[in-house]
Amino acid sequence: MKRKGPKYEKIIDAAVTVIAMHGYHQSQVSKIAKEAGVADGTIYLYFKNKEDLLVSVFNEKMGSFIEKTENELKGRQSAVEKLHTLIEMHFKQLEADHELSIVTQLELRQTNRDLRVKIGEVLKRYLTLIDHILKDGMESGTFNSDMDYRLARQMIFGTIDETATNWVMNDHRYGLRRLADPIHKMLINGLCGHHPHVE
Amino acid sequence: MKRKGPKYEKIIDAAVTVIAMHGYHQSQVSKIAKEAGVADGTIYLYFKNKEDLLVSVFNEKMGSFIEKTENELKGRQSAVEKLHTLIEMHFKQLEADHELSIVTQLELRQTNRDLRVKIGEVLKRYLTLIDHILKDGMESGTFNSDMDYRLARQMIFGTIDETATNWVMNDHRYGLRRLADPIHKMLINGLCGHHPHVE
Amino acid sequence: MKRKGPKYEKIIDAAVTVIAMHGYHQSQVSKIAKEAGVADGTIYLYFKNKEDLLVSVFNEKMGSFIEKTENELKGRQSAVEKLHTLIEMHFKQLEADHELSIVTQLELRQTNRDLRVKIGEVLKRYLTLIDHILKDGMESGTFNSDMDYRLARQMIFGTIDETATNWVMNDHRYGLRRLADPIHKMLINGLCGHHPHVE
Amino acid sequence: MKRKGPKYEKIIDAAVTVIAMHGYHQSQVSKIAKEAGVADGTIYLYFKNKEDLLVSVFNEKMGSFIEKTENELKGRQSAVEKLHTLIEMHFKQLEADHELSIVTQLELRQTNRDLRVKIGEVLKRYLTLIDHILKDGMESGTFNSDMDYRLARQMIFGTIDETATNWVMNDHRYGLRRLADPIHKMLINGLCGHHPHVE
DNA sequence: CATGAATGAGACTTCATTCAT
DNA sequence: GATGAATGAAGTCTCATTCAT
Repeated sequence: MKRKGPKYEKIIDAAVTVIAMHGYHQSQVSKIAKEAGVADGTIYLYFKNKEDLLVSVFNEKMGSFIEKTENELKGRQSAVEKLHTLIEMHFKQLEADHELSIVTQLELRQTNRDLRVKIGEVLKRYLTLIDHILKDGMESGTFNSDMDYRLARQMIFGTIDETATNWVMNDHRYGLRRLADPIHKMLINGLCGHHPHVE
Repeated sequence: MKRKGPKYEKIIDAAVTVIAMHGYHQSQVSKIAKEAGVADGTIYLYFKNKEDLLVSVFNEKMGSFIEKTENELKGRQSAVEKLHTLIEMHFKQLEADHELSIVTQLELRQTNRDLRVKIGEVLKRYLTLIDHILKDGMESGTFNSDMDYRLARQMIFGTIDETATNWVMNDHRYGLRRLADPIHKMLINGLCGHHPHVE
Repeated sequence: MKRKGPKYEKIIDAAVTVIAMHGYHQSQVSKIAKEAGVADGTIYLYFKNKEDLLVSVFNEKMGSFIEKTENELKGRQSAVEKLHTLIEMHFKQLEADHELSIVTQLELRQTNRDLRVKIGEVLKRYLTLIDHILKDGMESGTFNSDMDYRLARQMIFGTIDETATNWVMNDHRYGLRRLADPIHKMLINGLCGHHPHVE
Repeated sequence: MKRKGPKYEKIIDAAVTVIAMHGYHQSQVSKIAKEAGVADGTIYLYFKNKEDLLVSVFNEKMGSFIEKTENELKGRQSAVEKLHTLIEMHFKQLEADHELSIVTQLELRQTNRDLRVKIGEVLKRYLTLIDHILKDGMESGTFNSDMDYRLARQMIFGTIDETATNWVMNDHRYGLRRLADPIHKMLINGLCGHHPHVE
């Protein structure tokens, strides 16, 4: 089972393209192989089976996604800034790859329990990133210290994810990145907003 | 195509039970028929096809869900109170029917694009409910009036939905309803919270 | 899983015909279904899977094979007569169904270990039949009483089976049944033969 | 197509080992190549294709098998003695190589018609050996001269083969060679046995 | 109204063989 | 001579839907 090489990447990218174009349930291995310019059997030199390919797609793409976000976060000082960076990176990266956004927001969710569990494990790394920002902000006194950080994480992720999904379902008709500011402001100030912290 | 009668209800309930127990992809028409105590063919006297049955499940259950929420909202005055009621009703109703919560939060999401669009249409009624609360609060000055109400709605729904999904994925191990208060507070005040509006 | 009905028999017989005609490895389910005049899926209403079908073929055919032999043996007194009847019934029944003889002597042997084990279990009933004849003959003093009955059984079955296989591999070119007499004589008297017992 | 050289032998032996260990249907060319310590493609420098390799395995092993038997037979005078030697050599050689016994008695039989025909051709040399012993014995008057030598050969080979197969299927749990005597006696004297010829 | 036996399209995966290096 | 990455054909089984009873 080779896990590197130019064909490995080609197949991963072909999977994203095919899933985005035809939908999860219409993404046969043969279609992906054709798109990648390899024979059907070649897929199985690089991946154990179809599920392994799909998990790898999520792993590779989400891995780089998280890494870039982590790097960008290093340059930020305050928790408020960090949260802003996280949201902006999230939206920016999705906006930079429409195909990928369709795959992660819509198509890869229609999978069976097993696959979703494996995807969930990859996601944990991202949620931990959010947790760190939250604990940081709560310890420094910027964020309300009597919050349950898990609920706060669910609010942040739920909001970002729902916003991204809506954007994809509206066929990317508007800019996603420019929603980072207002979303950030709402998360910080809440619905009743308008107080000095971020203005 | 009969849309009423005791068997209609039996089939809808059987579908919820089977999907909750075996998962979406293991919920064959024949299994649902068996659970409902009818013949396979009988399903097709009440539903056009399997997709129609699944949409109907969501319709019937979500319809009652929304209705009860609407009724409860009538008794509330302020937007802040209304939001609290909405969250509480949401959590309370999910908590009252674990099977249904599995179906709506996990299983019914693994569907193809078409079905999800139809489910989305049913959901619109619920989202409109949120929109009304928001516009209400923004007009009365309680909520920040320069928010984009659509983003606010995405924050509210995204947060509630993510919280509910986490609760289901953690096997209903803790109380969901008691999260209504802290969630409500966070949505109102944001992460930096702690200011006079709701205390 | 229905195990009776006219289609059940049709499928079993179609399997014999197809395997005899095209060989074990060229006997696809679709080919058998076509020969039986049913849809591919119908096979799976009557059999768990392809292996189950093949085992059932052997079971059904061998079951009737053994039963007929058992019935015929009842009318015989001496062990020598019984052995003659067993051989004659064996050859007679194979000769009566050339297709079946190809299937049991040649094609059904090219199966994997699992299937062969299951076939072996069915065969045991037949081998037990031989054992009874042997013990009978040994107790009555007709057969050499210091033989190992298991070796004797292997000689009898090995000889009959090898003779039948040769006959099939020679395209049924000669009569099989008329070999029962000389085979019987050889088994009784051995190669050095020519002594009073059976003449 | 090289048919000699150290790799040729290595591949033959690797095939025996792999087939004995994993079974015929799990003996892929790549597995045999790995066991032999050569590349997949190298197999095709020494053998035309997989079938050719399998036939060669049988050829090489059976060739030496027959040769040794022939040599041993030279020292025997009477047909009775010769038959005893043949049986003893057969059992002795199988007992000396358990792997080979699994391959020839069980695994190599699960092959398609074509391959079995080719294996049959190799076997003919062995069957001819038996025929010679039989004709010898019949001409000299030791064996019953009105037997059909072909049937006698089928009895001898069928008995030996069935005995060997049973021994392998019972996981070589008992000694095979020590069955040569009783088997020989039974073949000579038959089931009714006990007369002066071999005692 | 209700039944349930029958249909048949469609896809993942394996593995013998090749050929550029 | 030797390698091993790449090829691509081919078959079992599931399950939504129908329709004769």
